[in-house]
Amino acid sequence: MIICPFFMQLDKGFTYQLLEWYKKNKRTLPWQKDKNVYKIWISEIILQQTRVEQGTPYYTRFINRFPSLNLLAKASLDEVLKLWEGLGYYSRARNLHFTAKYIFNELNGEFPRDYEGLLMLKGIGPYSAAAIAGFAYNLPHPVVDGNVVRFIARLLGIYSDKNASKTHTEIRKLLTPLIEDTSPSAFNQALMDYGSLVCAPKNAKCLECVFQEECYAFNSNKVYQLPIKKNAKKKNERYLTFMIWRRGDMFALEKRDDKEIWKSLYQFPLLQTSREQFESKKTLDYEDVKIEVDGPFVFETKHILSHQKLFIRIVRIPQSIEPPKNKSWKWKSTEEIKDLAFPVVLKKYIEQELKGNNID
DNA sequence: AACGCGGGGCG
DNA sequence: CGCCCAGCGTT
Repeated sequence: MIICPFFMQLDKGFTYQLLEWYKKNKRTLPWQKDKNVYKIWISEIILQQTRVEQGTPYYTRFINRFPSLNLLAKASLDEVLKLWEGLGYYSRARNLHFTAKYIFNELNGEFPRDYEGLLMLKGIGPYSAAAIAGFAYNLPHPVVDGNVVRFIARLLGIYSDKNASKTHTEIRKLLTPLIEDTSPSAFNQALMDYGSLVCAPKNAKCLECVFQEECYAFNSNKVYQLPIKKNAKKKNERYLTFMIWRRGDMFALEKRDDKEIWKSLYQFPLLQTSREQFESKKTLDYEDVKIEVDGPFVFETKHILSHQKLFIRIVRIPQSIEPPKNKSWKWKSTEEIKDLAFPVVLKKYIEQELKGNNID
């Protein structure tokens, strides 16, 4: 790790100023109200790569439906995913459900009591293990998330790739002596809040920053050059046509089960094509059926993921054409559909169409 | 170590 | 439009 001139020493002075700031600027979030390890776990998983504002309503609904590990362990995966619908990174929901069952069945319903034990659970990595150990048990493990990396990288002038695990390890080493000397939960919370509220990605509040005098980035006018990020890969473009087969109240649906986006969510039978085929708009060549498209498409949109650009089209299939035999779709009623989780782009379509009751 | 995985909100 | 967000599992 390359650390440029030390404007700042991470010492007791740093901890003192950070905690003084925190006393005055503390915000209380729903999962901080009690030291319940189950609730803290749920909140930490929901907040992985997710803004507090986006995650909070999901947390409230989730705890309302599953107030205890016991209840979550007994739920179906489909119900857990339905609660997760729209939040993204659905493997978090699958791992959450898996780990709830694991703790319930194999650990007598008791969470591991230390950092190493937490780290072994599926869905819990170095960040979450440190956060849970700190907030639930007051154990001294520094959290290193995106906010902390940005804050510390700017403060000290760290030029390592902000996403590299090595960078996270080094920052964790720098912070460990400090957290061992104070209240772990306050220290961790203060660290993240400072990175999130003051040392923000854009519009950093340098003028109110209590570390301004010692900050490497501020003093060398490099606040928005740090932290360093490796160039992102170009997004792949994909062309997806979803097909609506309807028989009365029933729709043909399939469950995504490959290692792919939206794994375990539901969708209408999907045809993926080249751009050329997508743009020709004539014949859909889908498994053992060929469909001549005449009229306009029901729905067309572009859907941007962090790593793919999806061109999406939804088309109604005439009654005279049967769904393909060699695919694992099933008929589902509108009642059943209400309890299933869909990718946001399909969820929006379904809500719009079922509300107007004008599917077909 | 590199890569894939969602969706929303911001400038 | 590009960037970032209370990261993690897999390869």
